[in-house]
Amino acid sequence: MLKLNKMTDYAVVCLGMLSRKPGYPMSATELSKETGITLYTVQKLLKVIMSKSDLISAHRGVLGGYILNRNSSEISVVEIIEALEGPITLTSCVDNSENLCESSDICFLGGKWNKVNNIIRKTLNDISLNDLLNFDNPFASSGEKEIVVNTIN
Amino acid sequence: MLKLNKMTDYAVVCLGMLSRKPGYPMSATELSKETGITLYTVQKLLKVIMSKSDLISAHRGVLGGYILNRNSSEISVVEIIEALEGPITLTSCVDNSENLCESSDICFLGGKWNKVNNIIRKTLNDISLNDLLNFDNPFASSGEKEIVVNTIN
DNA sequence: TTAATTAGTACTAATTGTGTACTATATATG
DNA sequence: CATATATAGTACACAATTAGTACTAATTAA
Repeated sequence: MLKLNKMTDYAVVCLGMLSRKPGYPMSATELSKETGITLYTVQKLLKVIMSKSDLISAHRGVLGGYILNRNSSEISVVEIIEALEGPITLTSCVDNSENLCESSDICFLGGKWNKVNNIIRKTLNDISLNDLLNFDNPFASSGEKEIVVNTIN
Repeated sequence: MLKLNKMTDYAVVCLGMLSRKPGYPMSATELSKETGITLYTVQKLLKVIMSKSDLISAHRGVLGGYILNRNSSEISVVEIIEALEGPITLTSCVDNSENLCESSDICFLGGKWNKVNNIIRKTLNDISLNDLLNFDNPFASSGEKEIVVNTIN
């Protein structure tokens, strides 16, 4: 199914919450209370984000927590998705896929999913966390935000 | 994971094969031999496509088989995907999703995944089966094929 | 020293995906 | 009309992935 993990969805919510207090750490406990996501889940996803990306910084101990490293408008949705789910590979016939297409000798598609994959990735890359937080707010970004649509050829 | 089912991949291969003989039925057995996909799998996916879309017609009995109802350039990748996987819903917070977002009362995203979902769907909708079959062939479609890129706002 | 906090790891249950199998029904052809 | 060839419908077992929970270790501000 063309579907994101719940974890990814939760991550966007948590990172969005972090973006409200730039520079100030929020603990997993705080994030859990603010978002309604269970503490275990928040802890887990923040640990994953820490180990798979440079989106956040962690500070241990009392008054510790996590800080968003960049402005939400500088963070692409793809970065969040790939931190939690690994590289986007629509099918196993895609370049960065680990399991190579086992029937490449007979299949006449010849890696054409690759192009589709790139288009999807590019499309998502053009969407920032900030976009996601402010989609309906016309005053959010400076003027009309336009996502460049990517061509097949 | 943002990934298509193998079935969907197989379906594209089979439908692509059917598009080579417009108007002439190909049986599941033939398709299996031509594509290398196991017979059981071919049978299954064609049955699913039959019941979930109007992409193909079936003819029973000797000399029977399946026929592609439309030209490959008139078939969108989305139709194939949704025939095999159901509607595209990136997260459970998306309109056509069956399981409503259970934390909509606390989540501040307020259905913003919807927009992303629409953009992805639109992008895929602009790609035809024919595009997928001929991505690298400049003589395939009439002139340069351009996919209109979809804006966020 | 203590309480708060992240890091690392591990496990179970639920969900989804994949492949296979069987029986019923339809049909062209000799 | 008998037969071989096809699709239709359904069901199931196994594998892979996801989701949720839990525990222990290491770090740090006060």
